[in-house]
Amino acid sequence: MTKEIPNISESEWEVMNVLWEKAPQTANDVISSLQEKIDWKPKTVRTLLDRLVHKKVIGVNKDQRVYTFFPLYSQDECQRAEARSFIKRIYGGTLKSMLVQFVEDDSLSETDIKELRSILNEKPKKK
Amino acid sequence: MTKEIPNISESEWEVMNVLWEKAPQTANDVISSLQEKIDWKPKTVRTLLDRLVHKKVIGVNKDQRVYTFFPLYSQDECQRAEARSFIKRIYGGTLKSMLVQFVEDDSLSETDIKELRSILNEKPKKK
DNA sequence: AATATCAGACTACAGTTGTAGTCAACATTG
DNA sequence: CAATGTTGACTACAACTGTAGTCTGATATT
Repeated sequence: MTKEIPNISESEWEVMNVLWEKAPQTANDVISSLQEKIDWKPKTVRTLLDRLVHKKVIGVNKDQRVYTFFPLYSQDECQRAEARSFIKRIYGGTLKSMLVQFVEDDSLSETDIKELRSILNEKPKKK
Repeated sequence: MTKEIPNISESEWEVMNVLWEKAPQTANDVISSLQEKIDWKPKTVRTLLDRLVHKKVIGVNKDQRVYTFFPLYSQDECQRAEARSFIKRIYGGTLKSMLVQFVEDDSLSETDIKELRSILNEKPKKK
């Protein structure tokens, strides 16, 4: 049964992304990773971690003195959930209309298009 | 110069979608359209319209006694803006990784894939 | 042991969002 | 014209977000 994935806010996604790269990690690990790309105070990251725990999106291991955090959902399932709702809201539900837009636009180079094409071709037989 | 498009919240998108279908429209027009798909009180829609005006995402014509509202940005530019930030946040920036996920998944039928393929093929020479 | 340090717990605080409600002015109707 | 209804203006209010800060007890340091 597909459990409801709680909403993950924009900032929280940044945190999740580092936890998906490697887990478990201590708050400090996460803080360091983020410091390279975002200008947040350590306490800010801490708050985000706490909130994610509270929302049950990540778990905490309190065995050690310094806690470690780890995701409770795979990146894949979270991405799918977000993508579904995003496409529904913004493009009326079909990935197609989104792709059309990208193709019509110049946002895709010839190379991109070639890549996409080959991805589509690799689609293996149905399960 | 590409002006910054203000953030449009989830509920606000619903309103925008009806305004993009047809504009200008009075608050009542919008309320009627929405009532078919969403269970909101009229006042709720009103608030969303007001907020969108305040955010300068839509404009108001006050010539008549009953105001009419109209978008200040095209659906296309708003979609692009959302898509860009979405893909960046969720998929690390590339449409490709998103498409890969959809293809690997069973979320795309054979037919969908065919359609997407032909969309990619139709890509005409550059502007 | 006294002290400086650090992690975790709790608190802060304004802006955004979802979801309306109240009030006042003008219009419509009997 | 008086009662009523319709519109727009303003208000409400809690949850969620972004972005931290303080307090407290356990640790590491001298």
